[in-house]
Order: sequence, then structure tokens, then C-alpha cells
Amino acid sequence: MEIKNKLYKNIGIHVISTLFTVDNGEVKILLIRRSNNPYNGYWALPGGALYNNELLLDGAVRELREKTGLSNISLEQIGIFDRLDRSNLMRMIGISFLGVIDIERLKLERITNKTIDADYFSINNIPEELAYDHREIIDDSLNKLKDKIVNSNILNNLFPDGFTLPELQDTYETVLNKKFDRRNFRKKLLGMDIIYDTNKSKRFKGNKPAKLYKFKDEIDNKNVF
Amino acid sequence: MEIKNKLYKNIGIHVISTLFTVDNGEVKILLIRRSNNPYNGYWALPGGALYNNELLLDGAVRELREKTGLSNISLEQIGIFDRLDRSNLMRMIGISFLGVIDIERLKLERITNKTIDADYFSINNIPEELAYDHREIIDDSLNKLKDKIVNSNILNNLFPDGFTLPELQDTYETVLNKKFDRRNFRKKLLGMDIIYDTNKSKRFKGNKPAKLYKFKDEIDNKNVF
DNA sequence: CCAAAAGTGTTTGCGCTACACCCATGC
DNA sequence: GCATGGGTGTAGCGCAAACACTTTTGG
Repeated sequence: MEIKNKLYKNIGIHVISTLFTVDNGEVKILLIRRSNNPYNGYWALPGGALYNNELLLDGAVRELREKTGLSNISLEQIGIFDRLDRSNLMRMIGISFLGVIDIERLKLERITNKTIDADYFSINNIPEELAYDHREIIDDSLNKLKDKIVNSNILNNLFPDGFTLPELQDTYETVLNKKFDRRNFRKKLLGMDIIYDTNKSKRFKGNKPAKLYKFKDEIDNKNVF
Repeated sequence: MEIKNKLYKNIGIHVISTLFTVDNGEVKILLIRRSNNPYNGYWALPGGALYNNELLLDGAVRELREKTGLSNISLEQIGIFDRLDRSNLMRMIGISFLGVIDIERLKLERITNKTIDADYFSINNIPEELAYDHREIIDDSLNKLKDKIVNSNILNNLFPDGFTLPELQDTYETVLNKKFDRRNFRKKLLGMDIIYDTNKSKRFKGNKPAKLYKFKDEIDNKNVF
């Protein structure tokens, strides 16, 4: 059976990822510089067109790998962007994804991947003009990130070896832009049955070592804040 | 500029709506019976293919009108379904919408619209075999509905003239499948600054009239339960 | 022994829960 | 005046917020 109606043709899907890290008291995201048209030379979120034989998540993962060299990133679908003029090539529906990665890996990948310019930017210092509607996607993704960190274990991706409670508290404070009492924070996290002790500890320069924790696999339906 | 890569062609978008009502202690949804292939004769959610020159929400509204005669329905985008075999015609990405409507309107439309068979079904008594992945979409939509009723004013659509607090409580109890204490329910709702008195009241057969309330326009960031 | 950050308990107040009686209306 | 469902107040409990000192380590 052949599609006749022209109104049903020439639609495509963009899969676009916002990869967050938290570093030095700032939320940062990964951007790449586009090397072809449209928006040649503009900074943009990593992403591209979905193949007609691939799942959305697979497409997002593939595009992230092709554009940045990063693999083994856990992404989640979070938004849809459908403005008619998103792309001037043909009608493109944008489907956005969110991921979290530790800063060390982000730095490393930025250097080793030669094929395209890539860098990470503080959320408060993003280039003025981004490709497509990526500025809008970033704003939406940041809001979704704020939800995710309080009701999922997504922050495990920021701390591959586990986090100390002070580190975790700093992360919450940075992303949510809010301060917490240290004792209440510990009590809450330890009392919620959502993290576990890895029996390892971490030492910063010159003081008492702190225990390393990780989020449990299943913490759904629990809200940290 | 012409799209060359075949992998970028032959993708389409389905916009699909789940329209909920609550009636007689049951959650019900609107289904239509398909009158052409694929899935000819199957019950299905109202929906269809997006045009390449229309917004997703506009497409969902249009399809709902074309398939059921219903207009002036407020819909919200809530999910994405991307299985490769969703449709055998071509690759179709399903984008789902949710709406709430009062039972009287649903009954009326079902009768007046002659062009296609339509009916509403209790969520506990849905036809075994639905078209496409619509069973999956319904299950997802019901979960989203449970979220929406506790943190948005979506239930205004179920009560166009306002609701009495006992009516509202019944609705919550039906959808969430949970019981609440009447006094605590009233205290909570009245104390949250999310509903207002319409200065009208409603009388059921033979007893004290109850005040009619409506949700305020902006109740974001407040969770009823 | 000093600096720096980790770790720990108690008190207070507020919001949620549990619970029983009076009120307005139609018939 | 009675049946039906609407409307109201209070006491106890558990969770969250506020708050300051001790411990461990490296230098």
C-alpha cells in the first residue's frame, strides 16, 4: 500500500540529547560545533535524524556517539518539540533526551574525539545563538533534570565510583539552587532506604575520609525533596 | 536540498488521544471502531496521522474531531511509542495525548455522530484486542491521569459547572482507587488555595445543597495527594 | 596541635490522620 | 419528623526543620 497524500510525506524525527554534568559548583552541558549546513559553525546539542528502522533511544545513542565519540551513556526521553519551522529542510519533530555524565569522562572525550569540535559550557554561560531550537530544549531539559535527581538514581552516573554524602549534598544544592542542613540531609538520605554503603571511602586533601554510597537500583515513587 | 538517504524517508507520526471520564464510580474511556484497514473492525483510540504542516496538538484535536465529532477538547501530550512494528504501512511514531470530558458530553456525542461507531468503556472492561499498541497507550495514559488529577486543574473538564466537594472526593477515590476521610479531604482542598467557591450550589435528591467549587487556573507545584 | 571537613542527637512545630456529632433539605 | 447526605472541630502522632559540638585525618 502506497502513501498518496502529500501531507503525510516529508516528516522526519530529530533525536537530540542534553548531557549534563556538575562540576565545581556549576551545572554544565555538552555542546558540539556544527560542521555543515544548516547552522554551519553554530554550537548545538548533539543529535541528528532518526533512521526509519531504529528505536528513538537507539537513534539518540547513535547520534551521540557519532557526534562526540561518547558511548555507554544512559539516556532518557523527556520532551517533544514540534514547531513547524524547526528545520528548513523538511518538517522535523524534535524528540529530546537527557543524560548525566561525570566530568572526567566528559573532559577526556572532548580531547580524544577529533572529528568535531566539542566543549562543555556552564548552564549560565551558554553561547548566545544556538542551532535550531536547542536553547529551548536545554531549558526544558534542565527542568526535567531537577525532577530526575529527586526521584530517580540518575546521579549514579555522575559518580561512577559512588558519592560521599557531602558531595551528593553539594550536587543537589548546585542543581536545585537551594541549601540544606547537613545533619537533616544525612538523616533523610540514610533513612529513605534509597542508598547503600559501598564499604569504600574517599579522602580529600588532609581530612577525615568519607564513606562512599550509591543509589539503589529501584527507588521509584520516593522523592528526596 | 533533497533528502537522499532512504533511511530518513517513510517516517510518519500518529497522534492518538485517550479521553477519560468518570461515571458512576468507574473510569471510562472513549473508543471508536475502525472502518478501514489496517485493523478494520477493531476498537481503537481516536487518532491518526499527523500532517506535515500541522502542530502535534492541532493534529490530535483534528483527528479527535474527525473520528468522533468532539471539539473544544483540551488535550495534553503525554507519551511516545516507537516500536518498529507499530504499523505495517510505514514507520509510525505514536505520540499520545490525554483529555478529560464530562460524561454527559460524551454520551451526547456518541449518539449524534453518525459517521463512525464510538462508545465508552470502563477501564476494567476494555475489548480484548485493540488496534495497534493502543492497549499499551491506554495503560500509560491512565497512569498519567493519576498524576494529572493531583497536580493540575484537569478535573475542571469533568465538571463544567463546578464540582461539590463530595463529588470531587468520589472522583479522586475512583481514579486513585483509594479512600479518604471526608473532613480531612475538605480541610486539605480548602486549605491549599487551589479551588474557589463559585457561589452556586447543587442539590441532589432530597438533601442539603452542596456548594459548587472550581479549580483555580494556576495550581502548579501543588500536589493534592 | 592545628586546620579542615566528616559525622552525630535533640527539641520544636506543623501538617496529616483518626475520629463523632450537628445541619439543611425534601418528602 | 425522618431519611439523606452536607458540613464541622479536636487531639495525637510522625516527619521535617532548626540548631552546635565531637571526631578523624594530614601536615
